[in-house]
Amino acid sequence: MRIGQLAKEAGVGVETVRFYQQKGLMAQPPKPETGGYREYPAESVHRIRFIRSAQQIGFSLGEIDELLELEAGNNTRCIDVRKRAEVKLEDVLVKIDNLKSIRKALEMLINACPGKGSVRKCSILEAINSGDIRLKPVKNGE
Amino acid sequence: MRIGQLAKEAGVGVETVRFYQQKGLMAQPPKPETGGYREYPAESVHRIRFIRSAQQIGFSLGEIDELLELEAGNNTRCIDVRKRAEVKLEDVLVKIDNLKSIRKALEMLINACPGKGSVRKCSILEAINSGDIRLKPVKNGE
DNA sequence: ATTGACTCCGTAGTATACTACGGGCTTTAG
DNA sequence: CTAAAGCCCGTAGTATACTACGGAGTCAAT
Repeated sequence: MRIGQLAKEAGVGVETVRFYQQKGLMAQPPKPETGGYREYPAESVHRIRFIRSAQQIGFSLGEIDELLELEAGNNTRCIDVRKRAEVKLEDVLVKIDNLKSIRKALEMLINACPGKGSVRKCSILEAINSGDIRLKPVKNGE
Repeated sequence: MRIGQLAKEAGVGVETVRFYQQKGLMAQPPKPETGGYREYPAESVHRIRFIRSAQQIGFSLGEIDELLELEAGNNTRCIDVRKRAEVKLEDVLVKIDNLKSIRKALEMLINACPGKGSVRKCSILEAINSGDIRLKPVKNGE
């Protein structure tokens, strides 16, 4: 697969793929010695899609890099990987909780709107101030 | 409460508060007619904290504005608010699903790392490629 | 009355994450 | 064979979200 096909399947532009390579989020395959174009493996599609999805749940490219680097290799000790994974997991759990709070608020809002007519009390801010929504801060690991 | 106190309690800088005001995410209280400093209500703290938390789960300031504007007022019809809330709810549900997938992957990773020694197969990318993680794209409403 | 801390406001600079552009090279369809 | 489409690579521009700065005004304590 060449870069154009990869970009198309991953739903991004060619320039974005190159940008992720520059940032070290994915490897650039070598140019064939015979000359010609770089060949990308099918896994690259999943990698890019992971990056996009992770961004949409509030991870920066730097953090996504950290997630993708969570691998125990020859020189990386397993306990270190585990420790870093546990830190990330904490972030994820808080994010899930906060999203659930927002889901709850939206559901309240939707239920308060019967379908016609107008409603007095239905805003997210109100839910916040009444204490129905309690969002926690995420201590973003680095 | 004055802007410095507000910023401190909300955990942001004074400049950030002003920035949010400029962007229309929160109102700037009027200057007292007698002159002096602007007075902020205690609710402003919650509003800012909501903004920060919503950002950390992947909402842009534009989307957060849309969330905060989900109010049925005199001229806004309830059914419209409800419709917009339903669109946002869809986004939130997908985000929750994707976070749960990442949580699962991290838990797998943590369990695969017993505490000492090294492990061969434990990376998020592997989970992605093996099909254990399936992230969905979020169709971000505007 | 003066000093220091805080406020006001506008403008400028920074970091992140793209997005576009230009010029040259490779491939492939006709 | 040639012409369009796609690749390569470097540099420049854009959008978002702050962050810093400068100069003037305000307030509270000494």
